[in-house]
Amino acid sequence: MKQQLYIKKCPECGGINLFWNKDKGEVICKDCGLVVEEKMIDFGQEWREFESDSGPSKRRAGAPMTYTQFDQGLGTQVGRKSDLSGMKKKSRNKFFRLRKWQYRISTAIERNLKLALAELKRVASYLKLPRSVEEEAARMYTLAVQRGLVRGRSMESVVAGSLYAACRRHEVPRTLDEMSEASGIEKKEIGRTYRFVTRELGIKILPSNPSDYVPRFSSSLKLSAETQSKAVEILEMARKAELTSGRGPTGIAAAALYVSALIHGEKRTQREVADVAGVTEVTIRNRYKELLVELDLEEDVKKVKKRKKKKK
DNA sequence: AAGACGAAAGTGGTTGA
DNA sequence: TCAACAACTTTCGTCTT
Repeated sequence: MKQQLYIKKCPECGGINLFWNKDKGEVICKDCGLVVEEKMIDFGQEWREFESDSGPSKRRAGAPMTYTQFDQGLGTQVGRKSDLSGMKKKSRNKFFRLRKWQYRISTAIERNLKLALAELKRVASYLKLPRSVEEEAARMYTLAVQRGLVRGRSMESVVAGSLYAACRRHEVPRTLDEMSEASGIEKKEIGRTYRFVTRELGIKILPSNPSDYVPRFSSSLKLSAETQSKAVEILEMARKAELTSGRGPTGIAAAALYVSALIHGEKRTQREVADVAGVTEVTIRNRYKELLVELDLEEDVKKVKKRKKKKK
């Protein structure tokens, strides 16, 4: 893929130091930490140039293949009547049977896919997910339909489950709560179908990394870039101290962000942090306490407190 | 008065017999 | 299938700023 150029300025601080994180599909302002754009935009050409010596004509080699179209943009049909001329009666019958067969299959599966992919797009854009994730989710859903995994489950829940899985795979995790809000499916149900679909399709998903949540939380709390990267550092240390395993990743991410904000004098209340992370204050407190004890951050926090007193 | 802290009881999900 | 279990939540009283 081509290197992207961003000519935009950061709407927050006017800086031009924008950084495109390709994997996460986020554009982050390095000056103020604002997530400028969460949707991945590809300005590159989606066609290839085959005859470069024959001038600048940019010919498209067919539509780009995509899973977000119900037939992947490559529809075929068993031929039309006009193809029949000159056929014998027998093969003619076969021909009609084929058509009928294809028609039945396609109406069942394709109608479902059309509907489902529309829903998928809706939810994906609501959550501002990068295009690549949408693609991945669509691919999963298509596979799920083909293997009849949707039977007995609502189409919407499988869509939500696929999206959730795709997010995790691309390291842009959304919480089950967010997914639930966007899709209108119960959290429980999404979790269930998510597990079911990934198991049946043999998709492996690593436990999500807390630091993947940091940029998003940080952005909605309007924290500086330093605070954000400090939070990631803290998380890294926490991981080494084996404080992260078995815990909810959002809770840890929230706590790290809380401490980091405290140290950088950008204090947010536990309530505020808890809200954007979708956990309670209590959880933040517990994680926060652990972080302080295990990582010798107490000194840092105390320093900040002292500084405050001096100012007074 | 608001925020931080901690204890205690309750909830939903996982695990292992 | 059930009970034990860990993580997290809810609730509430107390302390701190």
